[in-house]
Amino acid sequence: MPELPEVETTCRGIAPHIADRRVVSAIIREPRLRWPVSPDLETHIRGARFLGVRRRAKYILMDTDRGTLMVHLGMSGSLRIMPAEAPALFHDHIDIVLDDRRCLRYHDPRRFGSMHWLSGESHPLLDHLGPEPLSPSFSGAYLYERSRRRSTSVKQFIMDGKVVVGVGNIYANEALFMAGIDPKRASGRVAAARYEALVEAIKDVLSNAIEQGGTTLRDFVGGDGQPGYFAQQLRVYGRQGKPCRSCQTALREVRQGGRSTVFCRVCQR
DNA sequence: ATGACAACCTGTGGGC
DNA sequence: TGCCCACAGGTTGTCA
Repeated sequence: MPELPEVETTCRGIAPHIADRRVVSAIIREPRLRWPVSPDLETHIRGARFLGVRRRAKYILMDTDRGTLMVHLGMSGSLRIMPAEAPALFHDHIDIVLDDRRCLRYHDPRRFGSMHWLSGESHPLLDHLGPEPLSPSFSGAYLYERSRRRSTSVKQFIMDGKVVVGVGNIYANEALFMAGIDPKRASGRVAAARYEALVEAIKDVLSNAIEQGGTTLRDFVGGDGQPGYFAQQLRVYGRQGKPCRSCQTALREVRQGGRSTVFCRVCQR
């Protein structure tokens, strides 16, 4: 479900509702997520006051006066503000109960997400992450440099979190189309100028998707329960067999690293 | 270091 | 109508 724009949408949705709220309790109904949720979470977070919400890669970092709650939404997770007394539905695994009779509810059918408590500033999962795609340090020159002598395809290269974070399957497909680059091309054989175009496309597509509240494919909802509206603007993702919006050629689909790639063989070289 | 691939899960949609 | 398989927004760990 969530790529970076969806995670950002979630952050913005919950931030105003948890700021200055104190945690009354944590209800862990199902600790078996991507990483087992520590029973100590309740001990640590009870009584903590939320200060603000940050994002690093696709991790949501909710700072408190005692430490930081770190949440990843995996493939199917969502985090919403709910009335605390609202009955928990199937796959509502964790509630962080607040002092205003509401709660932050974590829902995740596939359980690929995670929830950790950070006493300090760091966590092993946050080490070795590449730059943020919307930061100035993410540039064409950077991608060009990192890609030299690498044989992996350009699509898999930009989806590698050690290279740059937050570029998931949907937006990788979209950005490569926008930049006119064949996703199957070896990353080490993409010219510097084309990496400039690719970086511009990545920043554009992510910024626009954030403005639209993310992409709702099945059931994504932001922190306030609203769906995203970017799906209607997708150029290639999910459009295999349909005409290219630029040249009308039927879009092709291939598999790369087990993920679906859709592209135009005329517009992307 | 790099790359290829399996693994972790449940839900859903398409083909038969 | 119903069953089975393939696949779905992500990331980590392992092995060659």
